[in-house]
Amino acid sequence: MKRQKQTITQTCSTVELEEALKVLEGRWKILILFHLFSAPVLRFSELRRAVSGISQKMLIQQLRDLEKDGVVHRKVYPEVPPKVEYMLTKDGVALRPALKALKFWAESRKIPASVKKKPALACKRGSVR
Amino acid sequence: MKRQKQTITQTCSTVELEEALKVLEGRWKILILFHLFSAPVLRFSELRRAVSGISQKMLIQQLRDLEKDGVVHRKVYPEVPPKVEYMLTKDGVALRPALKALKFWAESRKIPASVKKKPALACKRGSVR
DNA sequence: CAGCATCCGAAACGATACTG
DNA sequence: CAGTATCGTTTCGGATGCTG
Repeated sequence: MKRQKQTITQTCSTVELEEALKVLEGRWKILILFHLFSAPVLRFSELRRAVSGISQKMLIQQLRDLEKDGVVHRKVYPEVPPKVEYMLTKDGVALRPALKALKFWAESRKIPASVKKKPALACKRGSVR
Repeated sequence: MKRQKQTITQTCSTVELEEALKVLEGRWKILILFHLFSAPVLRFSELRRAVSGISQKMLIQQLRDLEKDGVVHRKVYPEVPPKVEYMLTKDGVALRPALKALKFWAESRKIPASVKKKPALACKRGSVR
């Protein structure tokens, strides 16, 4: 997630945008954020289950990135066994409108013109409310 | 941008979201879209100049991806020298709210608590109106 | 002008094993 | 439970050269 080598020729505009976009970059980042929107806090293991398909390594890595970028807060409970909770920071919460719009778009393009009558029951959708 | 190998264990929800997110994935995709929002159509060379720092190869590649995913339309004029114009499809235009929200977030987090009085003049910002 | 082909280094990513 | 460390693979992305 570090891209600070070439690409020096940047115009004034869009640079800040690029910076921000880098925060969300990565296969799992946005997905993780979505789940963090669906609950006030989530433990590591809960996230692991929520973001199905992610490897443990990736989950940690992306969480650390998000933490470093001030989007997610990590709270460690000094217990045995360990307990770590993740939650959105203020900056992270500020992403809600964007993620909501993204989710809306995602859902809208899943219906390929033929409008279904029942939206496929038995499918807990949610996140970002 | 093809990720269809493992990760079979997907829950019903969030799959469609993942699909949609894949469309936007890639270092330049969103940036390209931003520029396509700022003008009705853009020629290849115009995009190349607009998205500063991108290599020709990447621009083509990402444009093809976006085209394949039905977000961008490619119009070829059978002339010599060649002329190709790119524009958003209906599906692409539908991304406007999401990108707007994203841009808003990007800008909001650039001001680190200390509110400036003049927003740095001589800096043409724009895209997504 | 718009683009394709190829080569190559750098990352992102995944699986596995080990730890306090 | 929540990590760290390591290794191997896959993908990404840039540079260069060529084409209609």
